[in-house]
Amino acid sequence: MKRHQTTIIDIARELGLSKSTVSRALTGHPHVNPETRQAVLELAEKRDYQRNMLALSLVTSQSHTLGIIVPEFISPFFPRIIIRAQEVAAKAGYNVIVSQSNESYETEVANAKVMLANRVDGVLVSVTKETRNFDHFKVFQRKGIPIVFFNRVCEEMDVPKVVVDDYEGAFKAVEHLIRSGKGRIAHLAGPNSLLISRKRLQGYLDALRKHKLPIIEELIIPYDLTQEKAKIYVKHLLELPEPPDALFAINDPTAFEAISVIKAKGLRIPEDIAVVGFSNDYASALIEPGLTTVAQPMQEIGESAVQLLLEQMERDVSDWKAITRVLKTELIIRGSSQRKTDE
Amino acid sequence: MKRHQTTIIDIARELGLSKSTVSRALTGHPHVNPETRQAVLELAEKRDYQRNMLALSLVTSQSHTLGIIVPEFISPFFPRIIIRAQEVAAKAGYNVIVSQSNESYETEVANAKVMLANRVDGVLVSVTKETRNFDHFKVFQRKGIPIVFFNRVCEEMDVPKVVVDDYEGAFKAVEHLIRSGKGRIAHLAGPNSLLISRKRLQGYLDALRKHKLPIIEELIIPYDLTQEKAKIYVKHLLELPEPPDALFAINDPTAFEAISVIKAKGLRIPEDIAVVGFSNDYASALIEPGLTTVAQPMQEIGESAVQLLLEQMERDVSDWKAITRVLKTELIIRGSSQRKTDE
DNA sequence: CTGTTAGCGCTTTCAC
DNA sequence: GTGAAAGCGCTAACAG
Repeated sequence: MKRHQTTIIDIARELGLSKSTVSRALTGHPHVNPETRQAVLELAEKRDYQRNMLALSLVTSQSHTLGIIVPEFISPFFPRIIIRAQEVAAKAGYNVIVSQSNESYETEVANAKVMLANRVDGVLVSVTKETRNFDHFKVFQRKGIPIVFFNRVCEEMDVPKVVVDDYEGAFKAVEHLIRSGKGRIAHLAGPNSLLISRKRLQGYLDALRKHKLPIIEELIIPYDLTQEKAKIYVKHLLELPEPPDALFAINDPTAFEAISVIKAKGLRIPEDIAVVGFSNDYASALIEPGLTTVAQPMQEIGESAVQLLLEQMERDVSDWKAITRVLKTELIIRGSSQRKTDE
Repeated sequence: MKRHQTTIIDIARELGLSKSTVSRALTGHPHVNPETRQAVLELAEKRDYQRNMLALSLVTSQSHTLGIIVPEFISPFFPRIIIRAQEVAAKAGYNVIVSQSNESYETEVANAKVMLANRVDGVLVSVTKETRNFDHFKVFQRKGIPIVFFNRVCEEMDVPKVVVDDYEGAFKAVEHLIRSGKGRIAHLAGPNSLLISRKRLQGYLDALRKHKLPIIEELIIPYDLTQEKAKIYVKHLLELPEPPDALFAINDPTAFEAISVIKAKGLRIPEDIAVVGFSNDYASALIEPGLTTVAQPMQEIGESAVQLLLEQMERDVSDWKAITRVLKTELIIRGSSQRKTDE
């Protein structure tokens, strides 16, 4: 239990130097005798010396650590973003500590506290579907720790954000369905608390309006993003007296559930009912039929988010900017919305 | 840039107390006047006080942080394990810092150093496919920091490990193919450096032997786990004068690639060629046909690994145990190996 | 070029 | 019940 790791003091003692000199030699300070430095470096290597970042952080009050808080980890969406974020952060000399809230507000609050307690230099956040109160994030602002939201953002905070054009993405998706000859298009929507849900819903509605299609209330179902509910609602839609001939799902996992329910019912996709998702998850190309979906640039999201965060960190608090970066989506058309022609 | 977070000194000053008393009040020390404690707690709350873990770690030389190093983050396999590991660790009061090596030895070494520098209390490791030298992990042992390997383990280190019965899993999978009437079974194997590759290969070979089937060298291809190579080798197999009638893939992503190549060639699965994977990734139920695969208990892997680590951490270095926990796999039979009967 | 001193925020004896 | 002092490992002036 009580272990001792090599410190600069150990090295100093062994070499008959002061710890300052050792510190200087180790950090590459200019005014150090080359021979002294050499000796220090060699002994450090030999003793597996690793600079204690905790002590360093304490004195510099910079932890060189960024926090990332995401709502979930199951779908490949957030992991993809995190990988890229981590890469960019590492290049800038920052470690990353990741925590997933499991879509729970309580957990999110706890995670935020952990980040605070560990003195992260900045945080990247995508909120849970339950989050309605943002006090736990406002603390960061008050303390002068930059925060950047991505994907699922907090509307009431005036801080940098990275989002995709959800409205346009949804619009394109629905318009594509309409052009494919579909007229009764259902929308399995996300919870109203999330801005992405509302934006995508808006895109859906406007696409219908533009093409003079009626907006049918019973075909629009906001839900809680759980697998079970997805199944139930899709079944419900299919059993309607006048079932939809297309479904625009809030995200790919929802679309996958839908496809499996539809297949189980023996209906043909896309002939009987077309399906479109959102995100272009890994599995959307694997599933049969391939899922037509609105691709999000996950790498770019991760990259932009870290960049905005780093920029913010360099600025003085008084000089913070609340840029919102909106990235483009791309409609990927696959078999779930278009009868196969080739292949 | 220079920000100041509330410290116990701030609170002490404001309340006219000493920092010791504030510390005691905050940490729930018994000998504190209830009123004093009350006052301290209230002010702490009001000032958004968060105990500085870095300072705490420095004095207790315990960071309350566990490190997890995984080779990749793309397939859902490791994320699933990490989620569970994080949950268990959190329950025991530990934070988790995760880093992915991107299958690069260099990155893995760098990540190990970061963990060391951040004074993690213990590490969970699954190595990259490139890792042949384990010095960067042996350092942990020397420093008295417990290390537990999972999935992709280091054979030459005598430390706790969590693995699944790869041999048996592979054996069952191949035997299933044989019983389905397949006789020319190919194996797209993993790199020889990984124990899991060798164990699964062994299971494959022994299943063939048991059923008196010939072992055909040209049907056994170890590869580097990249998508591109998977494609190339599957094509190669299919173009053999005598192509295989079944394929046992080292893991699910490989099987997915195989299925897509096979379909593109217009062959039927499983009639012309059956496919079996390993892990039971998320997408294996989605793909068409469903992928027969050897399910790994990912949750349990994460859970066991953290448990072994925590146990080790409680023990004195002299008392470390090198338990290897072997978890069971389960063969999940789907359409890729068995003609559909129902549905 | 190198040593001395102070201090980052916190816990922990040891006194009173 | 509370305060004073020491120390965790490190860096950063300030002297030499």
